[in-house]
Amino acid sequence: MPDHPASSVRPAAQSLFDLGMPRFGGEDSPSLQMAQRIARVQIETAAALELDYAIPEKLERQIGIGTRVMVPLQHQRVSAVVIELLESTEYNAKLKEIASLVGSRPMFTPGLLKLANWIAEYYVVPVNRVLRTMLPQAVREKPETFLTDSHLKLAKEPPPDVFEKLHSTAPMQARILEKLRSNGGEATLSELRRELPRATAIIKPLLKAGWITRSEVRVERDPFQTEEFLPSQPLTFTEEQKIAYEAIIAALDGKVKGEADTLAKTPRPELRTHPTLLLHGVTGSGKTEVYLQSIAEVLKRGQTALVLVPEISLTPQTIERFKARFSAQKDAIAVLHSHLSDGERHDEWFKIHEGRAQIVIGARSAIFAPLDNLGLIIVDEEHEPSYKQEDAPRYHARDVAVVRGRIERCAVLLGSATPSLESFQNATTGKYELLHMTKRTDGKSMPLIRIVDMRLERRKGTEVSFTNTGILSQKLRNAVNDRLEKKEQTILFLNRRGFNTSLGCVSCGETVQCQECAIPMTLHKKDNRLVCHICGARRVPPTKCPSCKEPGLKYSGFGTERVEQAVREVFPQARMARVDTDTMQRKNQLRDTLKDFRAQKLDILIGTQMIAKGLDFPNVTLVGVLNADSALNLPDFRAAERTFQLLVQVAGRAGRGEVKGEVFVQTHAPHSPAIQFSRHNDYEGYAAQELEHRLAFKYPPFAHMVLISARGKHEAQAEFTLQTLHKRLEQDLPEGTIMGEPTPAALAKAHGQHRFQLLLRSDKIRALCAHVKRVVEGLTVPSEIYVSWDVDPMNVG
DNA sequence: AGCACGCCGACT
DNA sequence: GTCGGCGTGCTC
Repeated sequence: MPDHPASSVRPAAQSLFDLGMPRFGGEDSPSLQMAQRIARVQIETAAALELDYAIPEKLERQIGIGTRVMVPLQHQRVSAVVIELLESTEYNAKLKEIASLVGSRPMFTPGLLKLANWIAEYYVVPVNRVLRTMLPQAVREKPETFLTDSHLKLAKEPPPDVFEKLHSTAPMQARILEKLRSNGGEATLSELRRELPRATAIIKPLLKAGWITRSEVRVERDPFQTEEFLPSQPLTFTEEQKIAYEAIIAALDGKVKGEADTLAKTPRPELRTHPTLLLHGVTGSGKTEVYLQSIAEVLKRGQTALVLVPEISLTPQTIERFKARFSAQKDAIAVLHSHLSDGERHDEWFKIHEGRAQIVIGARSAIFAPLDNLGLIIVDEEHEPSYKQEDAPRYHARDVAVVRGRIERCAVLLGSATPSLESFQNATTGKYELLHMTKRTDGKSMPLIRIVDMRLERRKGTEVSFTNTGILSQKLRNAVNDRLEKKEQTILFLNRRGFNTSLGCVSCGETVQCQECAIPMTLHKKDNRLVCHICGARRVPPTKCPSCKEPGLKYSGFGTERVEQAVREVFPQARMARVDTDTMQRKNQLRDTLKDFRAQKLDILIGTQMIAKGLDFPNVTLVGVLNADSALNLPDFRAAERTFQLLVQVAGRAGRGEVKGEVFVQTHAPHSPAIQFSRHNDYEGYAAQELEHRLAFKYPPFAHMVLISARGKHEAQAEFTLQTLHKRLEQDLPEGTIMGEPTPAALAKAHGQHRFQLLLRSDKIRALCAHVKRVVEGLTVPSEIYVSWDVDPMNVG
């Protein structure tokens, strides 16, 4: 999707410039300075500054491109990254010297520096901001601070008489010696301290007497320390898997298998060296096995592999599959995601940096893993919106992956059951190579999908539990009942927490909104509070309308909490659990609940997004989607695409075992394309009709977007700021750009700030971004107003 | 005139 | 990010 990396970047240092130039303040002659090696650095602190520094002789050998250094800057000392080594500089005064190194080796590879420049230009952010993002905080701030332990060794066997004497005079010392002896002559200090808390003091005389020796060893903080991974063997491929695998292997060599003809037509011949592949594989078609065997081949060639997975999928099960396959090699896999502690992340990062890890699995930011010699980058579930970072630099990890692949000259594999239309379009036009896996590996057919028209259901208003009808249709109730009788399991999915989703006034029609945010508050019945799902504000439900002071407030809309009550009323005998952020507060609670469900200690699982992705329960034969429209009604041009993806994903949860699955989709819009195409699991059909819309309205993938936002406490000031920006953008607007008007954002107020936005579209994104950059750089914004811009935004609502 | 404050630009 | 220079405008 993104264009090419910036055909980079800064003007080359002019080598002849300072020949014979007088320097002021310089005792050093020009020729002496010429002989000195000079480093051009990028200052890491807020200012995006490139400056030249002299390399002191004692650091000469250790400084290269990508090294982090401390440099004097005015009266401060700040961190910087070496981006270039020079013989001479155009700077006219005496250069200051680099003060010291940060870390013992370059922390940025040349490829990562190129990538940083590309991101800075494409997403319109200062490059130092990007460099900051590329390193985990603990690596940036405290590099190479490892935990250590003392390794103790028996130096020589104490003769029996010495031993006897110790026993009577210093029994604790004797115990330590015995412990060491029984332990093969060695132990770590922390092991000893588990038995003898005062071991640190007790070993001192033993060291002094020379009975034992001590050496400091690094202790890695391993997030999987306690886990055991049983080695797994490669599975036999189906025909489809084999074809996909062979195409990937060809791509490792920079070749294209199969659809070579379409690729030959690409206007970008450099793509041929290492293609980007899009693997469209239905749920259960065995994408992971293809990944695993492709990675095995990459390792065999002495190269490394990088796997991106959405944060939510980075479950122990996912990681276990990789760890199990490559368990033969210690440290082969490094894992990077947000649930690690700072220390664990630091140590995993250094495992990569020191070249011990050949495979990295991680969420979005793992795309910056400092792997050398990359052979393959995999982006699983490439359509997932969580690959987009929502604060600066607002990069899309999938797009960054494609660019990194180009920079590192390695193959990139994007995988999904429901590819983003951007990637699909790139595949159909031949920019990417398209691979298909249409069948499940278990040979099972896709679950039956039944659409329930809730408009009819509401009209019927069946006698049984009338109030629950709008939540659980008669058809779905019958299906659940059937599963309870057969001892099979059910998942009920609903993308909303809470009991009722709004409280409205019968007289004036207003809903009770959060004071700080422009959204209705949700009732959480457990503690009888209205809760704002944006800012978390809580209040006691009012009895009179806050707007017109009339009584007669009425709740409407339902969330998971309400569904749980409905299910308990209708199926009092069923064992059930609700999974959402409200019920899963305790650590490991999610894991334990899913474990119980898998062990069939529960019949029904009610939940939000948390249960929609990647989980595999063989005994689940029924999935109910209670409100398929909730995502469909969002004011975003991708609303339908999201709904389609969600329905296909959720449907994939049903019938993974022996019995064929069944899915009920409750909707008020049964004829909408997203629902109809998902019913037949018809991705191509859906994509074709959606692409037609996108083309007609010039939306992605037929144009790029830039979304500019202004927010602030004062509504008029925020709006005015954006209007000013709008006027400035109008001047010299690049040709072919479509610019909208400043409008209130879909979420018009959040956290007490009013929000306005302005949408720009163009098929020439580079020109548009350059224009945006020029305008925002020349703009002074009131300090209470925050202006931001988002290239290729994912949320345009 | 003297001083406080805020903005702008430089930093090697 | 931080500092210093400079212009503005307020106060004495």
